[in-house]
Amino acid sequence: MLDKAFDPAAAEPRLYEAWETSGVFKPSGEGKPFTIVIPPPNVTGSLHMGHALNNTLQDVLCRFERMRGRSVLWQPGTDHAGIATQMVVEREMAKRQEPRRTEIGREKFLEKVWAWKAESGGAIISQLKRLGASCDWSRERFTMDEGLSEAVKKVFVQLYREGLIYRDKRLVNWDPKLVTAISDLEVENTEVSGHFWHFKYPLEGGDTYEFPIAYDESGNPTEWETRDYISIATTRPETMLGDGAVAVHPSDKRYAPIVGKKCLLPLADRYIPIITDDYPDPDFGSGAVKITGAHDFNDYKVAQRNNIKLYILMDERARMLDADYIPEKYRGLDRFEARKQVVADIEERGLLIKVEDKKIMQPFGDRSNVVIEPMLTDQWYVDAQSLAKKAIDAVSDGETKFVPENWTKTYFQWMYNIEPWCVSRQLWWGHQIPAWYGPDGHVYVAESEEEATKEAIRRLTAEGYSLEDINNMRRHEGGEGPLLVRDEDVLDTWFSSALWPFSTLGWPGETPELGKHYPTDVLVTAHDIIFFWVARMMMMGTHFMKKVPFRDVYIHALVLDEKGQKMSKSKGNVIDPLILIDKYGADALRFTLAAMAAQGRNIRLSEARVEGYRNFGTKLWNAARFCEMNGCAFDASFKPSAATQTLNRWIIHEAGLAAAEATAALETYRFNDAAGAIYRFVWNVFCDWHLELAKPILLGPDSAAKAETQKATAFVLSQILKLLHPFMPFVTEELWRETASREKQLAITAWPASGDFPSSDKAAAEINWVIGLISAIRSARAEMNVPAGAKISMMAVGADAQGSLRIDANRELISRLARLDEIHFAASSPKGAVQIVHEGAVYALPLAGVIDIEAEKARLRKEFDKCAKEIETIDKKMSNPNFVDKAPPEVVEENRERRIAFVERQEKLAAALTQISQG
RNA sequence: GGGCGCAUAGCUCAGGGGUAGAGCGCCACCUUGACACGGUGGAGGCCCGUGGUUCGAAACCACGUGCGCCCA
Repeated sequence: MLDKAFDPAAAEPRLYEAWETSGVFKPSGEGKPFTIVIPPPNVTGSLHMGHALNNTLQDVLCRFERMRGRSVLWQPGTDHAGIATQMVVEREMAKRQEPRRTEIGREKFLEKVWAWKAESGGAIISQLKRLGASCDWSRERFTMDEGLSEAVKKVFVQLYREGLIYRDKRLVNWDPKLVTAISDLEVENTEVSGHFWHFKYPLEGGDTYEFPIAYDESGNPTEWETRDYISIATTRPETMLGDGAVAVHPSDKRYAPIVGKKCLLPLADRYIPIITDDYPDPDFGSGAVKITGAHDFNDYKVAQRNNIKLYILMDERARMLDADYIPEKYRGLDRFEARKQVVADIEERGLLIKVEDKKIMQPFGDRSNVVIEPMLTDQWYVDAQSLAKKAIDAVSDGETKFVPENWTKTYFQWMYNIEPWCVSRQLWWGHQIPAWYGPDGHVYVAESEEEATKEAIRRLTAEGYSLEDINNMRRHEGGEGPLLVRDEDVLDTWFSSALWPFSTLGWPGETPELGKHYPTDVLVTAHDIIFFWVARMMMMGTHFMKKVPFRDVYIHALVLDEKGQKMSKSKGNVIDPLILIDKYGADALRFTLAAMAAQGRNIRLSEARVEGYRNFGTKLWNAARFCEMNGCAFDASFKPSAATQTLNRWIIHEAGLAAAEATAALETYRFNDAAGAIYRFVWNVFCDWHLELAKPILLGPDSAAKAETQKATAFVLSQILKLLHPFMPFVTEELWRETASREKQLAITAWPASGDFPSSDKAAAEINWVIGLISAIRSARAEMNVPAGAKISMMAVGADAQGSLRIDANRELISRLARLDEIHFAASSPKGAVQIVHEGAVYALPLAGVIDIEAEKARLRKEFDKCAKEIETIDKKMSNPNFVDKAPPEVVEENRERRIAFVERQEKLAAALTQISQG
């Protein structure tokens, strides 16, 4: 006997282990492969709500396809998260007061990172298991694995040889706290309150010009003042020390007289040219922009276009450099200290015009939370623009499709405007760049030092050096040393995760998995990560595999809090999925996420919703318990097509509709529709009606009917468990094994097929009629305040042949559910009876003396009016000749039929009204 | 400034050219032999505004208003 409720905390670990140890998560069988690679979570990560949604949806798809007989591979793993991991380990070292990373050296530090990974890395993996994720854990990969590292090396070398990777000095986003370059995507632009300082840059040689200060209505200047300076405005005064020019817009007449002249860069005491460029906005600030090419992305472009000199101002920690073009007093100052000093000095020289308070957008490192400094450094770049071509074509040709389709635009927009991808990072944890430098600084890119050395020897020999010369070039470290030194930097984590869809399947080896599972079927991810995952995987996949990495990209919503705000630790509005799992079970959380995962909208998660779906699980559990108590035992030999009982034919018919709806929805990633279809069927059809209607039969004297109903009910319950399994794997698997002795686990049992559910329109019509009648009686009883427990009698008045047959056939069912003690036929309603009009017949509840005649009149009147209103609406439509003419015939016909039904009902109600009024 | 999206029940959200839906909440009744994490019945909506398309618009289009998000 089942317990009173499912106990997720006790059952989930047991069930999960059973799945895993029996290998059901491994691809098996001859079915068509179905493959998803997990978007690898950070090895430092822990499960947040976004992961919970993302992986629930993937798991729903995998479990669904697995049950449909596909050979499913859900490839799991984690990425090494260069910056994050290095930070975590360094923080731990600091907490334990151990020597710093730089003190123990690279090798020792990496040992510590690996040790950390072995001990506490990948917590998220066990959390995914708690969610029920059916990944093939035997294939778990890590981006720093040997195989994946091989893939990284091969890709880097090949791209280099193809000219698609190069070293370049460009502006990058520099994180002065972490002391590394970071990508655009790791920068968060945030609005903060700052200042806008207006400075005077005096013109060379005391030159003056007339600057307009007042205008008439048509915009012509009316007043001028004589100026011996140009006014510039900046939010970052310290960068003025590196100005290379002042730019104005070519159309800006105010500055035309001084274009081409020079102005004094105060403090630095240099003269810089006044140039024209399209970048300055004449309406913004003074219209004149200082150009600091080495510390601002826009200025950099202006400097490039106009050949303006770049002055690097800061070191790797954003302290002012010790450089001859920087006045001594600023050298060594932190950039913010330097700012104060610059402003003070400008003010002292009388060159400060004004200071405005202003909201400014400032770039912050998403890990370090410090202001990012654009810095001119040597880095390795991937020619993303070239790689993007095939990735763009693949989407425009439909080889890869976005679902919902509108994300295609976002993808294109990003891809068309893609910038060179900076892939080097000044970290230790990651794939060290396979590049070596020769004694002359020449770079050799190869998969190993040995190979690079050979290449160096080849090249140097060709240049005329003898082997002895070359040997002497060795870098002497106590007499002996290597010829080449390796690049210190590592690759961006995304460089390795971009290869994930094929590196995890064994590439560059030619494995059977690659042939079978690449391209993968779908990538499931959130839109905020299109650029991270999709774009990069698409570029690498199309380039190296010559095929797209995935056929579909399903973009799901972001999970927000109840108020629609992004969950973040700093806001403190994070809902921890693990806490919800503890409280309500994994099934409830999964079902909630799936039910809310409508395409194209964010999910505002509320706990009440999770609670509601936990209740749904309990409802199902109790339905199964009822089945158990009433001998509804699963019988494999039961043939649904052989069912003769109307009730059974009906529920099988309805189950078929639900199964078809759920299947169609899942095939098109409409998770919420699928969840909704199953929910409604289980609760509102199976539990509310089938089980209630089955009670009279199960407790009745007809043993044949009873036996068939037991089997049919058990059959439908089994089908429900299957349909619900992708959403609620735990409770369904538990019920599966509790309710019968089964050949296989539910997880690998065949998904319901359309042929499993013979349809029966006749049975459906009859039972739906019964349901309608019962509902009408209940409604009338409640409105007339008939005590819920009281049994009353009913007369079917003027029932036609079909009505009589249906009454006779379902006497027991109706009596029980509508709480009637008898049903008989009559030619007319008795006096003072409540009269119910249902599908063309009248059913009278003789309650003379008990009911409030006026209330009953009002009830009938209300219904009558409702009919009248409907009829009026239809008449309005039908009297429009255009409607009859132009609307599709079936719509016209439908309206005609509806009108007839309403009129008939209205007539019956009118008669009932007359009747009760006479009483 | 460019792009994307959203306005439907008290709340959170589905839906979608013809008949307004769910969950939660609310009201009334019910300790009925699966389930109070339950049952039965019910209240509650000019589907943001204005135009347009159409026989017909809450739905499609345009504009407006308000609110999000992304990119500069």
